[in-house]
Amino acid sequence: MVLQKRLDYGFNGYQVPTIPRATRSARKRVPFRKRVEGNRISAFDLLATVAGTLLLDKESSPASNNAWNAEDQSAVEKNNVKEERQDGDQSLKLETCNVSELVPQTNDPNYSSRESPSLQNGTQFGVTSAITTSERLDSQKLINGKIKNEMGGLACKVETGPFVSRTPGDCVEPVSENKVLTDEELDRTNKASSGEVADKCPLEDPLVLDGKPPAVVSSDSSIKAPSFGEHDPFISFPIQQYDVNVVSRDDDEKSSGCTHPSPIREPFRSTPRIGDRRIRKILASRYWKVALRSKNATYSNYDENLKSGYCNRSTYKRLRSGRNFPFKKRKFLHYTSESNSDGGTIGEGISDLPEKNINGKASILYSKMHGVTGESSSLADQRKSFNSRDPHVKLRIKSFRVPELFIVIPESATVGSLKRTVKEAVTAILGGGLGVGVLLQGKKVRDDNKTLLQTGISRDNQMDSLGFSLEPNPSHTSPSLCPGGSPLTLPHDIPLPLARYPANPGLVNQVTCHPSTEPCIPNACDFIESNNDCMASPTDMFDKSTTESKALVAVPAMSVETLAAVPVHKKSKQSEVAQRRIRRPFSISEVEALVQAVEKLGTGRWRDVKLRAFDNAKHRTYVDLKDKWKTLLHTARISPQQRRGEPVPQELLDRVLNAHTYWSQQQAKQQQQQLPESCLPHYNSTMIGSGRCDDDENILG
DNA sequence: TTTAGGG
DNA sequence: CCCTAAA
Repeated sequence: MVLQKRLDYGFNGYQVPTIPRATRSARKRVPFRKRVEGNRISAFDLLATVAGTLLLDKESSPASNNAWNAEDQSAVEKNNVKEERQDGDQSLKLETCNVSELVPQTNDPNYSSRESPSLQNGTQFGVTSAITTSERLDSQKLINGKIKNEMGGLACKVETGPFVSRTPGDCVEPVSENKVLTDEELDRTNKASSGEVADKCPLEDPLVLDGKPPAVVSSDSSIKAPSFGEHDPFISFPIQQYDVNVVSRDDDEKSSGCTHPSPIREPFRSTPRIGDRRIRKILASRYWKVALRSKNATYSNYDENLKSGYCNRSTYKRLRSGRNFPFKKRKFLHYTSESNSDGGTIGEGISDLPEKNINGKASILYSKMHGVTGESSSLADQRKSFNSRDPHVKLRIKSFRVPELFIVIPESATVGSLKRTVKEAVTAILGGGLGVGVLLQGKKVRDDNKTLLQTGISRDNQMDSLGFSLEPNPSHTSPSLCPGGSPLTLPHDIPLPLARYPANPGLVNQVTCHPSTEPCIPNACDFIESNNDCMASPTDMFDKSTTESKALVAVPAMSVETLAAVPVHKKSKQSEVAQRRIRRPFSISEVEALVQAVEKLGTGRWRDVKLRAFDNAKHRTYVDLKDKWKTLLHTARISPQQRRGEPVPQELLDRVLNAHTYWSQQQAKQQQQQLPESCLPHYNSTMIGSGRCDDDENILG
């Protein structure tokens, strides 16, 4: 036959590519520049800014650097998980995810907001996560910064983001992380944060103590960021530090916690410089915050740790290649639930259907858009006050909601796996792309090219009616990470839950990096490298304009980052997704079964072979069987010295050759028979038979 | 969808 | 194991 070709894929060609084919090109990043001037920012810019904000790590907070190390920090910072029993599995319904606040803002050094100091905080995110277990903590509520454990149990672990309360007063109030708080503790801690912190920190607005997210962002270079040498790198704050939305069913009314952001005394001119910004892919996947950092802040430890520890290609590749997370076009494969004969390291997977959940693997099902049917008017809270001379539009988005998630996870699963599961669920939702819609007075603003000025968004009286919605990226036909392609498919025109915004397919993949191994920092580093390599222009642009750089602020900055990602995203939609299946070498018994089936059915009837011998092996397609036969044949034909991998018994190989020879002859004869068919209607042979029609005749038996 | 075959 | 042309 045509097996002259070297079938090397059966031997050394099976290595899972370090970089999946589909994502190779996607890892490139296109440098670009984008200027945003005052009201000239177009609607597109605005969209991009919002989307990018979601994408980016909440690094605006120095404290968020600690989040970097919070390995198991769930990407779902604020969510609500409802648990239900299901045959030993826990069904967790994650109904909402709120990302507290996005505060795209301008860099107008002259701007000084009196009404909403938070706007001066740069991007600020007070997000946290609350997972309620219906069984034990049916209604643990976080109200006004306090946790009310109505069931009195402590099973629910409320983990807050590793935030550090930062105020202009150089106040850092770390709290041990992952603390299970009793009511007493909560009260105590709350007092501490409300009182002690207040004492230490000359807060101008006491509201910040009222369970509001700590004002983490300060561009003041004089403010020392918590260094690892001084503080526990895993600094986190108790939940009551945040104005956590009540995670009850009425998430529609969730009052964003950031209504009263902490005050800021910091003028804008000391805004972080873009050059110092690090867009961390990984963080983009895990934390949806904006990375804003003060160059002068003491991040040395952080940076060094980051760079020396993770920022090198080899490390990145090693870790990355080490992941054998199986992906398939536009859907997760649930191969994890099946026997993994090669011992591949599929640590986790998302299967499309709960019933396919086996072996303790979690499966996630995006069930529905919970309570997010409108155009989410609540998404935006606009600034009303604008300096008439300020050409910038300042927006504050209180929160985005993630729709309901349905999670099935074995009760034996660890909390860490639950976190990862939730994280991946959220990740999956937006894996296919996040779109942001702009709503003005309830109407969608579809013209992306209109300026805010033209659309009236910049007008004060319009700010109230401005809204944002998360929705499927129009350029995406389907989310890339949707299990089975459907459960996570997001209906169009339905405000989408927030999740990370995949900058490229590579991210999608990397996001799921096995949490049990190492932090996904290498991913971020990869991004950083890319940033250095390809995105130097924005950086340089700002770094080399010395004076101007200080005048440049959030909006332009975010636009830069956002837009950097957008083209990549669009570009990658073509090549993204397709992930290689995990390699599963055939076992001897499988080979035996295959040989036997082919002996009986002949070659060329792979579907029948599949049904006959591998009907229960879901991961073996008829194409796989055909391929295996091909390699078996090749193996049989080469010398034993040339063979690699697990040796196949010679006996089987001989049978392969025999069967192949036999069926080749059959095929030839049949063809021969067809030609003179009409001429030789009486052709009869005891030898020939009708091989292809007589399934049960084991000719080679 | 299956088959066949190149990659 | 992937991808695809053909059937």
